[in-house]
Amino acid sequence: MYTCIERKLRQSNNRELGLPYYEFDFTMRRKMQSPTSYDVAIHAGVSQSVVSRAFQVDSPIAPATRAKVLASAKLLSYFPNAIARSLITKRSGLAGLLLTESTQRDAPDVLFFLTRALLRQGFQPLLFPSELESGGGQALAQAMAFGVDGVVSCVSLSSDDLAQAQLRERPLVLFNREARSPSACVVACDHSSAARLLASRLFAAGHRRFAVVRGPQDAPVSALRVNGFVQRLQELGIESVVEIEGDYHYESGHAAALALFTGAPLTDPQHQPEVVFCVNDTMALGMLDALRFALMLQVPRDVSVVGFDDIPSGRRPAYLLTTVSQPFEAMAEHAARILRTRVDDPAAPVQVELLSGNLIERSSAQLLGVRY
Amino acid sequence: MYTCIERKLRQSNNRELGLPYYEFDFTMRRKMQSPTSYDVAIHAGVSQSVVSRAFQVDSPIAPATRAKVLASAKLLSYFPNAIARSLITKRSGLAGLLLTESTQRDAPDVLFFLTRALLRQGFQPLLFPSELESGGGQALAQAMAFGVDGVVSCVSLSSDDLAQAQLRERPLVLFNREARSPSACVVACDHSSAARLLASRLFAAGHRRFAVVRGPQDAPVSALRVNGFVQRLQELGIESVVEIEGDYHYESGHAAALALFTGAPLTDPQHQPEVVFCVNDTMALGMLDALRFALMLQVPRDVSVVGFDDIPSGRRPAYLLTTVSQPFEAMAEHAARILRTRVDDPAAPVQVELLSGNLIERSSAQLLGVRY
DNA sequence: CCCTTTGTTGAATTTGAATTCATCGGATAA
DNA sequence: TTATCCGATGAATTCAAATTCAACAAAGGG
Repeated sequence: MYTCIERKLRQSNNRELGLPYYEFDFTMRRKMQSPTSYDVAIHAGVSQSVVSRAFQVDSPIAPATRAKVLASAKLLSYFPNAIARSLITKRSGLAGLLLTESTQRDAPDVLFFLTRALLRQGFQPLLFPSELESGGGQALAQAMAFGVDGVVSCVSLSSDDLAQAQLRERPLVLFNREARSPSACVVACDHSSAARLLASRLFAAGHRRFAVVRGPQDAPVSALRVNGFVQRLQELGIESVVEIEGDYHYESGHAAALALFTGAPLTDPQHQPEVVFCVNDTMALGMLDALRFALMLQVPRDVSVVGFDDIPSGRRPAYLLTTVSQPFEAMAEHAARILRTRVDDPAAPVQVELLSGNLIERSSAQLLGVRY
Repeated sequence: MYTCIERKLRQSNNRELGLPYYEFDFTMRRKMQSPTSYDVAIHAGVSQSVVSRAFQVDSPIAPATRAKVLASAKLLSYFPNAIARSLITKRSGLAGLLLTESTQRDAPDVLFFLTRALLRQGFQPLLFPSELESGGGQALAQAMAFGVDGVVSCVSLSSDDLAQAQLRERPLVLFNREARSPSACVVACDHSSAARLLASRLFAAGHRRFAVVRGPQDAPVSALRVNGFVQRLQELGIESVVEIEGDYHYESGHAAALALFTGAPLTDPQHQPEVVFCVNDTMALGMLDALRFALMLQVPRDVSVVGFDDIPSGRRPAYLLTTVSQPFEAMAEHAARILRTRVDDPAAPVQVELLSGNLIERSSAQLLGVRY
């Protein structure tokens, strides 16, 4: 019988010569294939186990041996195969990142900060974009098949999805989405509180007639923002707030402006809203442009406009939009840290973190008592 | 001796009971572990090979057997382990995507379209963001260690990086970067031609005094755009073009405006540039805001401004920037398609594709003979 | 000088799925 | 009826690295 190393060498050679593995042959191994730990072992004159140990911390290996192995490895430009490693260690170093089209397009910062944060926690981010908000279930199952160590999801997941995916010890952190399972951690912006604060400050600044441009009826984030805003106003004694449905895009903000300020109420300025709260900045910009360029109104003299998200364009002199910024960077860091904690210790407690948004006053609306 | 299946089962059980693998025991396998093909095999009463075959197309298996296996698999919610699979098939289904911070922040569309295109070609995108343009070498090596089938890089890679990474048959497609190796494919926007066209059209519209706000001296993309622009103007008889260095950010566009239009030349309108070409839109917006709000100039009456990239904010009524759009979507589709082709057939020819940019005339500058 | 302890080393085994190859069964042909 | 062929099946092997465990060496204690 051959030794372990001999056997391996024999196999390697024959594979390349197109011979069956059992045909004995010791021809020099070709350089085309990536070197394996066996190749390094032969070169360094040690066993494969030693090569494996040389690449790990805290493994029983003599410093001199390690140096010798590492030198051989460098010479052969060998690097441990992450796939083979994760097969046996059950750790891939991969983190699944579930995204929707809208996250990617409307809030690219989320992806930027999340990938950076995951990387810092030692995860390589594997992307699972789904075209729709609903396609998260399949993406989650896919991520599991790829052997990710955990998942951060910017996509809503139904309890069905979670059950299907067979998470089995692999932690899930939801980013700005509702938890539909007691085992899922959540990191989110406290949309509702931020919207309440916005309402309070606008009220304090003297405004009394409010309108809201919201997202589609079933969108949870839009609902949180709108409800927070409207409930606070009701507490302050404002009974009715005009609501218009938008689709988060610039054009629908533009259209909402025309809907609000054209027609019957226009004749009676007493019925025009003094403030329009758009549930995202993109619509707020459409609103601003329509008010200024189509309806020839002055902002904030005739109407005030507030948004939510603090997108970069809103910061430019042409807009100077008063808005709420979501602390995406901090949220991303939290999400990655939670994931790391739970990957290392699956028994760690499930965490839910709500981070508060920051009111940003610029010149499209005045907020009482806020200065940044 | 035991059969293969028995042996496997015995191992599974003992692993969970904390016994050494060789202690024979047939206790029911616990539900905590992910099911393997052996579990399905036992459930379906077939061998592991059959389970494997049931999950592949074009494998010799009786339709009835496949149905039986698939039913068992569904029942146990088994899904083939992608890691184990790729260990033996040498195909991971992963595509490495190398990115810089600036790609992610300034052109999020690139990432969006690339991930979508890769996904459509059957690759799961694995992200390797590097903080700096120079960190690509390590990222490439990392990607290789993760066993990606190929790489799309939005980061410049030196020939050293390529040599280090030991690509060995794994194709590389450069996105908007120069090829420093004959084996790398390239998909890029034809910056130079687009800039030449821009120069021609501005000249034809009657402009004669030009200024350029470029990027850092060693930035290749900036150089392509500036050189194309300036060379074309020289061909048309314009000898001198003022150049100012920027850093691609909004603020540096703003600063460039002040530098160009304040001081000596201001007293003599004959020396003020009639057109400013900013090598990216972000600086062009800074330029526009400075001209309008700080210098109180009218655009395009007093000065024309053109940019490059066609970022969304430039499209808004507040800016209406005349610019060049890079066909990122098409570029991404090409890149992914080339990658797929070369992964399937490593002998496929190396491709270099230059896609032309589109001139977009809006109101910040007039271009003769262009209407969109 | 022998026995124990400690620290290294290597052969064998493991991970989960794909693949190879031999075999078995049923069907067709002679 | 027997020989042949074909598709379907399973046992064993493979992928590359980690891990287990036995063996061994050197060092220390009695």
